Amino acid sequence: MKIERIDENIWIVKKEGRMRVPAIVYTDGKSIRSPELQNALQQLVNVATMPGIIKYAIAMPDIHWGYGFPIGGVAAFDAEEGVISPGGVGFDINCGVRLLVSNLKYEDVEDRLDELANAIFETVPVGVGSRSRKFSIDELKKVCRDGAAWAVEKGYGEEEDLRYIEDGGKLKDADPSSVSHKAYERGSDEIGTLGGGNHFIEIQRVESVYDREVAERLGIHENAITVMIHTGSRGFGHQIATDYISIMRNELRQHNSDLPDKQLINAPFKHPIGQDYFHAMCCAANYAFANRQMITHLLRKAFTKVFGGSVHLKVLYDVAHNVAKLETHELDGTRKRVVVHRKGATRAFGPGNSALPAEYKDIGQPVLIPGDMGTASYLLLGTKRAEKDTFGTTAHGAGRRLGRRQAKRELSLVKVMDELKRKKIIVRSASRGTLLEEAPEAYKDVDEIVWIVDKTGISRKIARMVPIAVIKG
DNA sequence: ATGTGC
Repeated sequence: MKIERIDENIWIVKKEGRMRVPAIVYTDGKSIRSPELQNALQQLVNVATMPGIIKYAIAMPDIHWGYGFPIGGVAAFDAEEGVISPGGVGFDINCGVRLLVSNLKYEDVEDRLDELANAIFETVPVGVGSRSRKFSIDELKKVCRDGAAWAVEKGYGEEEDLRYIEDGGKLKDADPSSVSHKAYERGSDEIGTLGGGNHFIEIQRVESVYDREVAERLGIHENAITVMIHTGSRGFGHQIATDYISIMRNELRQHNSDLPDKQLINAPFKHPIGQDYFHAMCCAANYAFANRQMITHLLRKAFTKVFGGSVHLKVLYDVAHNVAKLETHELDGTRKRVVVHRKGATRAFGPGNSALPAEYKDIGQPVLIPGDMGTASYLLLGTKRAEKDTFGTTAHGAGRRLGRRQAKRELSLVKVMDELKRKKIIVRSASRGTLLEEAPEAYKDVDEIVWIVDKTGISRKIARMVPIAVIKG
């Protein structure tokens, strides 16, 4: 494959073979040649062959190998002529991040972090297979339709929280009738649970601020305490992805007969099966928004238990990084309806975008990029440049350096824990294996990822937060 | 990511 440099940190794979559009990669000169990247790049090229793809297939600097589509990938398909693909969204539909800002400073919490971590660990169900309470299928259908608003109505959090969620925490194209009974069964007792793997709750200290004026407006200043939630739609979204991959495989044989990779299975967006998947995917996205909303409420309870009634956790923003959205983008001077697949990629709309709440309209959309549990996470803002060049998208995280199995094989739990202890990071986890899989050594450097998205202008850095207590699945 | 496998 021929790769050419078109900017210091932007590369193009020119159209060749069955590619309908070129592929664009945002990364540095060292990473573009790394052997680990090559499989993911081939996946990106495969995506560029799919029907109705617009402009180019795009990879963010945190690109790595995934199911069919690479993680850290963006692909927009024509809403009339194009397709929708479960592999372009990922199994954890609306996996995403929420950032809460507290009115506490580091000095207020540093001596009570053990107590706080224990309170959270006792209040929020964590780990693979974790359960909350059982909800009926009728209730889950309301979750599908109303997303985070369902949770607020049930008493989990405040009406105001909804203003600061992507699309208000409610995707309007959700249709509960497109979701299988099996998905409802799996989802019935998992709303309000964290899950496992890379999902976490993190207490953070704001370590650096890059734009003081904007940060101030967002209630962010050095040494402020923030809380980050990273979770998704649990078994519910996973089952919906599984169901529709199987439906598309069985019922759209002809359409999918000539794929470069079977995992790119898809349906024409206009086809009833494509529409059903889209409507079900929106249900899972709403389930995930409700999940993060419920966890926010549980976190407020845990904080109040430790610090009393004067503590306040405000939702700064909540954004998805595994989702397909029907959006309007300007292409060659005309506005076009496209289905933007963001898989391990974060929406990053710029100032003036009508999707933003009034309070953020002049600064742009808050973007949340979590790193590994020993390094840092970032608050950034979306840009006009992103809207123009990447369908309003930026990176989503550090990206794995070691596979899960490799991490467990090569890393030592004692060393990982000692290193976290040395950095004064408190960790509570439901599983020892998870700690190895999620060790800082298993991830790429989030600082480098963020440096690239900031340098290329597809988002801009506002603050860097460091972990002080981590609750993992 | 996942009731961590077909």
